[in-house]
Amino acid sequence: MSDSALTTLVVDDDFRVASVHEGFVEKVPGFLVVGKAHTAADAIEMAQRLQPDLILLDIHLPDGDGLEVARILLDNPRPPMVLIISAAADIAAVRTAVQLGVVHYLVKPFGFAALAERLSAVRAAHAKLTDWPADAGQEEIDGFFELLRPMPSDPDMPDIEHLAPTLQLVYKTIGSGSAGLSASDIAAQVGISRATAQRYLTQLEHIGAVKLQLRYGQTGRPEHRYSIRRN
Amino acid sequence: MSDSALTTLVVDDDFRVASVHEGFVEKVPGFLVVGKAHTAADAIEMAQRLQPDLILLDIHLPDGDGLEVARILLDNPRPPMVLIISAAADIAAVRTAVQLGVVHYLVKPFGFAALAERLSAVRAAHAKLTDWPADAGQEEIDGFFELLRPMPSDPDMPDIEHLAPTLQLVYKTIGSGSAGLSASDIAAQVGISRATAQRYLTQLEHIGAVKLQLRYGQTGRPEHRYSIRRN
DNA sequence: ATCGCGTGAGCGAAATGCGCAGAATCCCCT
DNA sequence: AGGGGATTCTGCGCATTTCGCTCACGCGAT
Repeated sequence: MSDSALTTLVVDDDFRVASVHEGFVEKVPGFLVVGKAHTAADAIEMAQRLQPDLILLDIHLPDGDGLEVARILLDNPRPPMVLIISAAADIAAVRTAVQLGVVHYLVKPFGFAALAERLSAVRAAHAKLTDWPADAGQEEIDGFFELLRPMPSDPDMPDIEHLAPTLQLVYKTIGSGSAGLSASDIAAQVGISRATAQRYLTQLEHIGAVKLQLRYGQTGRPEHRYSIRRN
Repeated sequence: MSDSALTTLVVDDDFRVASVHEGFVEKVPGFLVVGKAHTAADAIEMAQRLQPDLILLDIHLPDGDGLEVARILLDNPRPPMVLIISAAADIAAVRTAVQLGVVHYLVKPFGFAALAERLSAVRAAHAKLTDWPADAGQEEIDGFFELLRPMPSDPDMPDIEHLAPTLQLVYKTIGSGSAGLSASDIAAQVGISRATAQRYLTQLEHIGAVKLQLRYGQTGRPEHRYSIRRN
């Protein structure tokens, strides 16, 4: 296994975040940060000049899409390894990232431990490639593949895809509103009766998908306000 | 490269969807459907008994999670290849699927062409493993990796040419109407019973060809309205 | 003759809205 | 401090409408 550290370029539009990530990477044995970029243009220029082994690449850059930067950098005879960092955990970005051949995909927020784990896996994968045996077989393939697979995250939201259509609709309507919504609010937006909305809101609250808050301060029974439960 | 067909097990909770997928697979050269399962328990039992090369596996099964089935089946000295079929394109499921080592991940709706493309890639990957060169290098790795990374499905209208005649007729009738149509509407226009129309509409909705909206505002069970799904 | 498949009829269940009783709060008066 | 009235909202029973499923039938293939 190579003794030299893996040179790393950190790319993030936010200076502070880039510094935090630099600090993280520096703490992992076997890695050396050789530069930081804050725009797509700088990222491409510095990657070509510094030829780092690994690039931590934020998707959202002020002058372009991080995935487009990845595409450009990975279209190369000897491309760097790219580890995507993103707040936007949408399927399209993940698909594109995987299709592009990124080694890992980290969704914010993450801590030092999460990054360290993946950097270790990246280092192991890099080492495996460097010392590939001549009689490689299925085990080597599997071992390599395993190192590069993204890690599963905790399922935040309940899986409501296969629940009743009206329940899905009510849930999505709550999600589209920032403030807590009442049964009457939901009913008006969805186009169903207040009683039906109430029925489903109670159900969602019982399964823990939404949280309930009461509106006090007026005469009459307090209004139930519902909002998406975020963990 | 082996001349024998890749034996395939189709797993889907919906009998009709399973039949549709069986029809698709049978039309791709080099594949042979050896069984269909509709529950997690059946899938595991049939996979162990039939030892198929490939399993088309729906995530949502009545008695368990398809990904858990994949986990069980892939934890095996000589596992089958697993191709996930899912309506729930959430990142957690994708991550888990990739981590488990599935060969492809198809998100509904997809048509025959999309499945055929991936089955061809699966066959190519299988062939590449069978004839792995002794002096394999980065190119071989990349080539293999590319074949097995989940690809985004084409957002095309599902290919219904290979479906049952009445199903095609129902689908085309929906397409000819701009507004959502109910089962009764479809039945009247096609000249079939409401129950039959309902049967095929449910099937089309399950395979992702049409989308369902409910008509609210009146007492009684809301009317299901179907329209062509356009992306 | 038998079997399998597609279809229609009919029935029980699901899902909605209506309307009302009662719950829950606030405020005022004693 | 406590009771009662007013107000507002929730929860639920019931009627209505539609869906989903089972069973029977017809037809074509064997």
